[in-house]
Amino acid sequence: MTAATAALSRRFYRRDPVTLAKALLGRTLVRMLDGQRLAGRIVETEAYLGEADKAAHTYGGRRTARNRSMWGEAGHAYVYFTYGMHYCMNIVADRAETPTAVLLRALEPAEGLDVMRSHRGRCRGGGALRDVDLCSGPAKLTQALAVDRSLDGADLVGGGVLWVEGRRGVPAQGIVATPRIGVGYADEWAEQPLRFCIAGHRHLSARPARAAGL
DNA sequence: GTGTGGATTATCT
DNA sequence: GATAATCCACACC
Repeated sequence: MTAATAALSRRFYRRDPVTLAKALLGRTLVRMLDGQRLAGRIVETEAYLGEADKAAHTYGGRRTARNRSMWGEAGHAYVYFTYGMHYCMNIVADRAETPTAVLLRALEPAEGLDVMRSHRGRCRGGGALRDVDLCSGPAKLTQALAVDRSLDGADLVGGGVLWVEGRRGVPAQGIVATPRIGVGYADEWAEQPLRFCIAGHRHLSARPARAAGL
């Protein structure tokens, strides 16, 4: 009943990033902010496979102040800042010392939409942002849920301010795999089908117009 | 509807 | 000094 009870356990996260990326689809990400729940259903994820993965920040085992959370225990957040203006949120997978993670790319907003809108706000002309624009991208969802570097390393297990809940995922036949977005520099790793979406979902991030199966 | 380029700065070489 | 796991606006079809 309590938030802490609803949160998924450490065991859930102690899996390889591909399995975890698929298992997270359909679950609900919850962010407590000023006593209010901001929540959304996870509809799009990407797996980052650690030291061998050219598209990952941990490629080659390069450990820095920025990415050190990736080496932590499963079920912790890795939040980084990029492009001079955006935050993106990952969930650390697998075992400690294995720097793999799952990037959360899109949510279907479920609770606290007005607060999300106030965080995203400022639509040109003053018009309200549509629901589908609130969390349909990795930097959009962090902005909507007020996730920044202060949550880097936060534990998603045992309650607190950030966690994932939901007893059921999405069956395999409801999941589409495509190449990851924005990693064209990663040679053969850019091609790998490591992005996972709930098939045909309207809250997916928009850009991959050419991705197969959507 | 699609395509292109600018914004803006922490982080790393 | 260059780059980036992106987003948004605007041009053009």
